[in-house]
Amino acid sequence: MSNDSKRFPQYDELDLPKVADEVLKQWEAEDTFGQSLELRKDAPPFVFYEGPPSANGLPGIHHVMARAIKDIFCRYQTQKGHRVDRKAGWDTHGLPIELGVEKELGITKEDIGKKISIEEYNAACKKAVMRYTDVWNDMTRRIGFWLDLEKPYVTYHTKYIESVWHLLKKLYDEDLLYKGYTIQPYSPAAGTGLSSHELNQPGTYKPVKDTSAVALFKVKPDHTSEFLFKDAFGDVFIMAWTTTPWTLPSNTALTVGPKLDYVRVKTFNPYTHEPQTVVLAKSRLSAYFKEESKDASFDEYKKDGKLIPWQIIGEFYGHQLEGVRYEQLLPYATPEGGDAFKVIGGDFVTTEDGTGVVHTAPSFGADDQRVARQHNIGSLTLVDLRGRFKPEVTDFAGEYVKAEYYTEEERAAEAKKQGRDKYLSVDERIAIKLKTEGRAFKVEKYEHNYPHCWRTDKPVLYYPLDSWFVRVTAKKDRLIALNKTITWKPESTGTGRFGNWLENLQDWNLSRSRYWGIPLPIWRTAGGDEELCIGSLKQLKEEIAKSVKAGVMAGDPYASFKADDMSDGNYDTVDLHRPYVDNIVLVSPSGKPMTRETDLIDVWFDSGAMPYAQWHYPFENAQYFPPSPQEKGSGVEGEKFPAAFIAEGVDQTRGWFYTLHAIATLTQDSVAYRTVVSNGLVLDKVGQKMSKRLGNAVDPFKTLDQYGADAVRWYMISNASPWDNLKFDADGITEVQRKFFRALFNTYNFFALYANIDGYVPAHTLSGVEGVSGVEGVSGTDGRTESDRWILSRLNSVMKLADANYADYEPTIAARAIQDFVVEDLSNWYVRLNRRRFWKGEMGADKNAAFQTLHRCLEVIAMLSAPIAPFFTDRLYRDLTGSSVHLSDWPKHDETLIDTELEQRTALAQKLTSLVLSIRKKEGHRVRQPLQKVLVPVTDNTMRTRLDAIRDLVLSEVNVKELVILDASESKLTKKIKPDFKKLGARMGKLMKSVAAAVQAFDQAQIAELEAQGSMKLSVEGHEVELLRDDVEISAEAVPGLSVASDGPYTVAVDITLTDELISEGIARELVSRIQTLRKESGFEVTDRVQLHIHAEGEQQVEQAVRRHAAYIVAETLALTPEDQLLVTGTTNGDNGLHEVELDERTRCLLSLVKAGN
RNA sequence: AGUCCUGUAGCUCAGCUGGUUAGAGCGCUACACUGAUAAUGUAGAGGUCCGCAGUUCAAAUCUGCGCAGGACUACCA
Repeated sequence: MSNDSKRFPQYDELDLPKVADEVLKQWEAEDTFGQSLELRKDAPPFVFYEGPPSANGLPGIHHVMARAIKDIFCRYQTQKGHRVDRKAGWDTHGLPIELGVEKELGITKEDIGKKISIEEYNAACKKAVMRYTDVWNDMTRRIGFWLDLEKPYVTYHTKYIESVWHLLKKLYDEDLLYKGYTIQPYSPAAGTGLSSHELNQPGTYKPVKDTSAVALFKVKPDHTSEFLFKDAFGDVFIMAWTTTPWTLPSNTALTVGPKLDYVRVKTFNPYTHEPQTVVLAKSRLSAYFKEESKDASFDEYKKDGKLIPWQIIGEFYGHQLEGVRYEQLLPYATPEGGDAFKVIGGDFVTTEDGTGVVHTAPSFGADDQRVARQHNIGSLTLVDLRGRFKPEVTDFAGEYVKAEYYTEEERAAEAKKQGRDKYLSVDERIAIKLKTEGRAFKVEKYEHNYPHCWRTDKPVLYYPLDSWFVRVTAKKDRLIALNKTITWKPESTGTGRFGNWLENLQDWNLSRSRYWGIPLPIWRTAGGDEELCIGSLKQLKEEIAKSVKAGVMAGDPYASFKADDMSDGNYDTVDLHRPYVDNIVLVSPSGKPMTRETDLIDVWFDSGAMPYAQWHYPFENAQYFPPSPQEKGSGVEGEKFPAAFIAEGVDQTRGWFYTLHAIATLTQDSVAYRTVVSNGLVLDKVGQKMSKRLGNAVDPFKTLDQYGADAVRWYMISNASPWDNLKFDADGITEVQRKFFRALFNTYNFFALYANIDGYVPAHTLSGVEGVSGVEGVSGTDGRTESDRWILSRLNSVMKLADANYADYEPTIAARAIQDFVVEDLSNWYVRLNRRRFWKGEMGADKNAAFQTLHRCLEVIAMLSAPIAPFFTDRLYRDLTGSSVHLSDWPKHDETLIDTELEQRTALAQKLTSLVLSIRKKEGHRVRQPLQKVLVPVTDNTMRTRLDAIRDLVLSEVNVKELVILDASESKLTKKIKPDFKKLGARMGKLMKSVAAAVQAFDQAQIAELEAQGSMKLSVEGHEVELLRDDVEISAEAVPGLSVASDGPYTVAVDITLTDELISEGIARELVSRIQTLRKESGFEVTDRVQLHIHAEGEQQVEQAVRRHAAYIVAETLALTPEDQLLVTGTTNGDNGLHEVELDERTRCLLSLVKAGN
């Protein structure tokens, strides 16, 4: 409830969700966001990029976190005087959208083009992808994230795609885009390649039992392999293990670890019992040979496969095997494109399992392909796209390589064909074949995890598929060098996870065989010898025109599009998605038709291209970018490039963070962002990842409804650094609400209450007054007390610290400093100590200084907290100053107002106060009972000076009459001595332990001597060492005869003797307290005057107290009763409003209290 | 499997370049306070600083090896 008649609105209760709601409406009504941009329109830009979310899914609580972090720094930079444009964006392409649409329409990929046309399918995608934009926009608004939602960039817009095409062509022209093939996970049953995303679906990896075989590859004797044949026993074989025997016909190489140790072993074949010599890694011996039959007699071998004798007859390094040739194991076909059947070296070879020799089939393994390419080894692909052996593999032609690809019935039919009861897989039959031919060493079932297609539930094959690649490896050095100029928060993500990723860079596989995405703008002739990459719509139209002219195409499907017309209307006439582009056939210079490569590009390229594509660069807005190539990367900034700051989840490290970096490096030779904050995950309260499945996901809207955006944001930011995982616990939000916001709210309400009563008018200007804003004529430091100067000093310290930490992307440190200041310094200390100044007496210099000081503190706190808690602080700031905090200039701290000495001595006052209060507690004297004397022993002059300064403060706070400083030399004191380990340790080194013991054993006389002389010689372990006064801390320990408390170096003693006079005063205070409570309970206003009478009921002490302190009681309680009429003895003479109150356990009296009619 | 992060009181977190009583808030218990009061103060209980080893006069802090949780990348003969 606000009261409009008052200058400063007062509120009954703190309702953060309501405040947020009202402020949001106000922002929308006033377009505060727009104003904040307008205000800074000529200011230097602070460039921020919004990572596009996919509106295909609903936002979760982690998005609140992510968006809050982005908002904080954008707001901070705006307050600091920058123009911060914030364009929203939507990631609209990609597999999750396709899958969602398929689920919705009840179709599968196979149905596309059959049951449903590609046009219809794409239209459905376009619709589906923006389904939740309203929900997203609503959340974005409600958490207070200021973002231009009106003109977002959308990755499916024609302009966006055109910019992407431009980038692709740029890469193409610089030979950074090429066609090759990679081994990719492929589902023969579904007939499609699988993304790693699909492979990482839960339940994809399943334990399966496969037939594994150790095959024997027969070494060919030549000069390279000569050393293997020395004293050979039978033929010489290299042992290699495989869990996929069906790949053995496609074997073209064997890979060994160049640095590993290998041995040659003389033994018998366990199946044919023929003599043989085998080669394997030394550390794998135990897996295949029994220790007990080592060096057993070869003559006595029983040919039963048990206890086969064996003997090591040679040892050598892997690199010695490189180049050794062997006979093809299963000679069904001849490899193409390179050498084959040779031993090569590869770093990836381990000796954890297998034989230390890797059977290498370049068509069916990513490692295999890579190592084969390095050594120019050809490949064999003897399996077709449906997962069946090709005809060349005569024994198994047409058979599925995995038994799982057959249905039950088919398997039974196959078994019949094989003439067996049970179907034997090709793996099993290849193993049998190897056994009979003497080419197997060990065949067994092996259980391991193998990926399955999430859709068909059948095992995946790794299969060579055509792909387009970005040759990022060509720019690896620049990628690494530029990364070193980026500020990563936290740093370890940049150097570690991201840095290592760059060090092990692979070319970027851009191809996706899908429907809903940006088409690759490359057209090729059937033979692939002529090729064209399109970089703009204009160029495309020109090529179409040529094609039409050559009679290849009938007409221009984009005829309505006018090149060079940049209007949205013009661009809306064109759709560059499939299938439209697929229908375009261009003509090559030699006159052959060229069709588009059917691939789409990786959606990561879409989002990585956003710095340019969001502005339709370079077709429009080229002025936003660094002006010339010479200036690129030379520190010259464009208006919109690169970003000063981006932030997303740490899971984007190899996603968006990488694609931005890669594209900027390759096309601009520049970083895309100067600072990146990678925020952690939001987990549930027990540290589990949130998921719908576990039902522990937190609904962001409910959370915002319940607590308000400010509390949620403050909780998230103050609780843990953005990059640490956050264990989200709603109790934590309640705590933030109670502590920080309520303290701030109460402090403001307190200020408003008295400021309104006294008609306080802040002399406020919008131009950002430094220091204290004051009333006309009462300027500057007039009337400022020690505690005013103290809180202003603390305030300026916090301003300095908060500014430095916001600037350094450390919002958590800033938030905690602000919160501590508000809760501890401002609310619990300053306001509590200075309450009287606000409500006692008329407006004067002292009172004005108090108002000024508190007003300034509140106003600055609103500004400092505004980036994190934008709603509540805006309300607070408007209440204080009449304008929006988001249009304010960041307050600059004033170094001259920071007085560390003052801060330290106030800390001392707080410490001493706490000690005295603890003595009161121990002795059972409540604070209202005045005590006579407190004694504080002092050991140095600094402390003495400080004590003098804070004397009054401490005395009034603990309600004691006098403070006595005890000199160190006073004999009553016993002292304690403690070595300063840091100082002494450095000098004493190994002697430290003994020196410390010696010092701690000092008696009072020795301590006194050290204090008097300033130094002392000690003899320790036969060494003479010098001990200086500064090497130790001396503190007073106890004052005999008084009640004492101490903490660290501080000690206080309190004289607890109660005199008659002290007791009287205590009672007077109790009375005042009771009367004040009564005033309040009676519903009187703070300023109401009263008629007061006290019936002591014969209590002598009470009567005496009232007589002695009548003036005090009258003044404190705003009573109009003449002092001598205050005490009413004996009877109750018909007074109305009589209240009995208890002063302590034994004493009670009656009070009558009536509002005075004035 | 690799890379990175985290591990301090029942809970959430501080503890800077190593320095001797390891802190705060919440929660719990007791007492007090009461013109800010769904606030506040004081006191108490509560710790193998994840474990082991090392460096050092001195390790929560530095090094190594593990363990647990998490993220990402890869998936293997």
